Amino acid sequence: MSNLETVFESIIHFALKDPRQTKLGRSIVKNGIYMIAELGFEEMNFKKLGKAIGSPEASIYRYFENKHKFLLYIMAMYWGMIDQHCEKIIHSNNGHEEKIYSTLDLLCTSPDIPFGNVKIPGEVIYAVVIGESVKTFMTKHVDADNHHGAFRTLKSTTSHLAELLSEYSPDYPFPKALASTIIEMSLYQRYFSEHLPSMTDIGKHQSIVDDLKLWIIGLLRATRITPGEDSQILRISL
Amino acid sequence: MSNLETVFESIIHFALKDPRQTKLGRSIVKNGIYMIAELGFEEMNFKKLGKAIGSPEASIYRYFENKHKFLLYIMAMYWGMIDQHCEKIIHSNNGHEEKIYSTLDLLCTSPDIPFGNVKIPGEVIYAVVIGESVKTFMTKHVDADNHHGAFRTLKSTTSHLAELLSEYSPDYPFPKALASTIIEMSLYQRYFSEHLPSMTDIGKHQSIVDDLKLWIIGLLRATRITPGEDSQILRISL
DNA sequence: CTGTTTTTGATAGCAATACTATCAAATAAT
DNA sequence: ATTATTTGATAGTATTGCTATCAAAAACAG
Repeated sequence: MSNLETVFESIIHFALKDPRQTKLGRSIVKNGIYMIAELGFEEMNFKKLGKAIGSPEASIYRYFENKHKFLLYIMAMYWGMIDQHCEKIIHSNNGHEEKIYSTLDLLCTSPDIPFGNVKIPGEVIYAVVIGESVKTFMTKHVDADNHHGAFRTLKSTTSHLAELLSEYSPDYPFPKALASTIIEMSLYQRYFSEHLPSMTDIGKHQSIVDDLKLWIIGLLRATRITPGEDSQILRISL
Repeated sequence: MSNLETVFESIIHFALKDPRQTKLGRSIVKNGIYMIAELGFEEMNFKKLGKAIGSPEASIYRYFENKHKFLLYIMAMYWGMIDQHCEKIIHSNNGHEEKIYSTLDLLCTSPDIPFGNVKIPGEVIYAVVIGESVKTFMTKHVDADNHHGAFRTLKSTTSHLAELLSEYSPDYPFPKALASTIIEMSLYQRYFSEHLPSMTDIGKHQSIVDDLKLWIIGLLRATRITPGEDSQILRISL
């Protein structure tokens, strides 16, 4: 059983029936992602999606209980893919610094996602992740969704990055916080550079991706606490 | 004219008529904030709010065009207050390091907000900010809202912090990105510590606020680029 | 304190959204 | 060829987000 299958198995229960197995299912997922990328999650709905793929709304409800579960499915799939790449990097023979840099590369440029016999382009799914990822967990039912495993792949990716950061700086007390910050902020800074440019400098020195990586690598310095500075920081802050 | 008035004047156009001037208006804003804190933005609506304050839905629509503008109003008010405190800190006679620390304090613990003759407790508005702030700008109409000044106070706060960071480390190339990261992530890490605890270490060593401040102060190290390390980073990343 | 303007309450209604139900036609599995 | 499963077509319901109307209440002005 390939790793790819493992990813899809772990997300299958967010759907009512496996969309990868049928033409309609694949069409729903692929076109749904395109539609969210184009209209945004709020303005997308199953009626419009049905019209776009030439099927009635009701047929889509046979695959996904509701819009929110559809988003959970897509995001869990995305982070599952990223997490799988992450594991490949971790189990490689490179040094841990190089592993970190490869992971940052992965977080700044999305791979394509193979979905049954169709392919979802990295740029399209990445656009959806940038704009909608936060909407999966900033809800009143986050705890219930979490309990059902909705964020397992996102949390796993965070843990993997946190472990790499711990190897890099074993004494740093906030590896998970820095990992989640890097993951979330690599999305946010891109969003800011497009929509609220005064909130970032990313993309103003060189290309967005290059600036982003340089900025994140700078953040790694936060993990390097020298004894003298540390005591000064502690004195002032606490 | 006090600074407080300036804040409210700058947000008044997100309402149809000034809610501070009437009993009903104040009741809408105060109870609306409480209701969002309790139910979340998605589950709150003007019908429920009307019931809670004993007024018909239609009366609320006389103050706010819709739910989203109501949220914009609240958030612009919050960041306006924070920004005003920020300016006070900047114009104080302290050194720039102390100014930064005061600002971080401000970002980790919300002040109460005086609203006409009622007061909105810091913890209540802060709970709303943590869970809903991102929903003001992660929308398809972000550019239109931005154009109408919806994020002026948030952007101003970011700029103020970025300026302090620039004073602290004049050569650091990403002061705005770090400022927006500190602002957004001080909210996120709190959210994570409550709902997705495996994504953070904040609150696991000491109190949430102490951990948060210590963690943010560690991030400031990202601004300190020594020539040797810098060249190594540049070589690897680009 | 009287007449006028503004604000509120009460109710009704409408278009869109998020689903659910039903049943026949098409497709796939045995 | 028969049976089971999937899809299409259509209809319908409850809720949401918002608008319209008009009389009662409150605020205000002379």
